[in-house]
Amino acid sequence: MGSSQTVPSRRTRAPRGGGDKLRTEILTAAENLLVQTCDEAAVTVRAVANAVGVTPPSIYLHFADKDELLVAVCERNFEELSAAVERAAGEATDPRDALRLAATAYVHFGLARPEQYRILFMRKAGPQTEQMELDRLRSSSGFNLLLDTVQACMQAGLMRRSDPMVVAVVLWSIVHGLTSLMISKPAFEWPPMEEMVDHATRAYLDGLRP
Amino acid sequence: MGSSQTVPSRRTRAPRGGGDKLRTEILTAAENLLVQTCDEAAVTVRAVANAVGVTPPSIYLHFADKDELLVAVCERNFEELSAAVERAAGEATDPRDALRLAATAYVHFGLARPEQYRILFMRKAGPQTEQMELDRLRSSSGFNLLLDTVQACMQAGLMRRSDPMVVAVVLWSIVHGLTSLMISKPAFEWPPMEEMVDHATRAYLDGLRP
DNA sequence: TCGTCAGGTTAACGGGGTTAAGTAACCTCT
DNA sequence: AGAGGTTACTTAACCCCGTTAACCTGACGA
Repeated sequence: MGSSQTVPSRRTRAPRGGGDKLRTEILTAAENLLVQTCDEAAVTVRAVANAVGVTPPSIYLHFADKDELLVAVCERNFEELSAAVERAAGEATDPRDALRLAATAYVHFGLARPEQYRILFMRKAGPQTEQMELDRLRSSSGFNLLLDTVQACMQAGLMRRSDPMVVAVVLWSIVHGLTSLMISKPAFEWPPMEEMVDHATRAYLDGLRP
Repeated sequence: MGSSQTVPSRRTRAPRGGGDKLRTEILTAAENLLVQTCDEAAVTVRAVANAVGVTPPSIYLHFADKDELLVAVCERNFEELSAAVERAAGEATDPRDALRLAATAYVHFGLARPEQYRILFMRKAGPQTEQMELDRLRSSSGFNLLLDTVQACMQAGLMRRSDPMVVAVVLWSIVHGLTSLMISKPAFEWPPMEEMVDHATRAYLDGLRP
C-alpha cells in the first residue's frame, strides 16, 4: 500500500449497475470516522464525502439526509448488540442467569462503542426516524428474547408473576442507565462496571423472587 | 407593553455597573427558547441574541461559548431537581421510603423538562464542562442526600451492608435509565411511569434486604 | 454509432459559531 | 462644563455546515 494521499484522489466512476457500491463505501467511511474520532460532530457530510473520495451532494443520492446516514451506520451496531446479548444469554443454564449475563454483555458492548450507543439510544431523533428505530427494536430478536426470558423465569418459578413488559423495560432501563451515565460522565469515579451490573441485576432479580 | 414587534427594538444600553444585567437577560431568554421550542437545536446564539434584542457577539461578553451558555441555563434546573428530590424524600418516615419517593420525584421532574434533562445528563460535554458539572454534582445536596439515605438504610437494618456508593449509583442509574429512555424514545408504548418506578425501586430495595 | 440515463460534479444558498476591530454612551475628574 | 478613559456594546467578516438546483459525462443497449 503506497503513500496515502491527503486528497483521496477521486474515485473512479462506478459501472452501470454498481450505484449501490457507493452506498456501502459511504457507510463504512462514516463508521470509520465515527470510531476514529469518537465524536459524532466530526462525522459531517463533507468529511464523509471527502473520505470516500466524492463530492458532498453524492451522499444525497443514497441517503435522504444526514440523519438517515447516521441511523444507517448505527443499524449495524444494533444488530451486533442484539447478537452479543443473545450469545451471552445462550451461555446460561437457567433463564435467571441468562438475564444477568445478557445485562453484562449489554453494558460491555455499549461502553465499547460509546458514540454509536449515544446515537442509537441517547439522541433526539426526528419522528419518522424514531418510528423506524422503534420498529427495528420491536422486531429485533434481542428485545423479544428479553421478554421471552422474563416469561421463562416466571414459568420456572424463579420470578414472581407480574407484567413481563414492565419487568423487561425495567431491566432494560437498568442496563441503559448504567451505560448511558458512564458514557455521558466518563470523568466520574464510577465503581467497577462489572460489579455495578452484577449487583444491580442480582438485587433486582432477588427482589422479584416468588 | 404595546404590540410586541417582530424585531425586538434594540435594548437600551445598560448603565455603567449594570453589565451583568445582560447576563441574566440572556439566560432567561435562552431558557424561554428552550422551553417553548422544546428543542435544543432552536437555541442558537443568534436566536438568543435576537430575543434579548442584542447582536450575537454580545453573548460572548458573558459566556465563553455556546456550551457554557447552555450549561449555565441548565444549572438552575439542576438545583431545582435537587430541591424537588429532597422535598420528596422529606415526606417519608423511614429512609427506605425516602429512596422510593425521591426516585419518583426524580423521574417526574426529568420528564417535565425533557430538553433540560437531556442537556444535563445525556449530552456529550467538553472536558472542562464535564468537570464543572461533576463538581456541581458532587457538592450538590441531592447526591449527598442519596448517599446518606442509603447509609441510613443500612444502619437502620433495612438494607444489607455493602458499598453505599455502588448502591447509590445503581439507584441513580435506575431512575436515570427510565427517564432518559422515555425521553429519547417517546413513541414507545411505555407502561405507566409511576408503575415502573415503583416496581423498579421496590424490587431493587427488596433484593437488598438483610 | 448514437441517444439515453445512471452516476456523478459545480456552484451556490442560507444559517450556524466565533472573532477582530470599531464606536458610542456613561462616569469621573478637573 | 468639558476632556478622558473605561464599559457596553456593534459592524463586518471568516469559515464550516447541511442541502439544493443545475449541469456534465461516461457506460451501455439499440
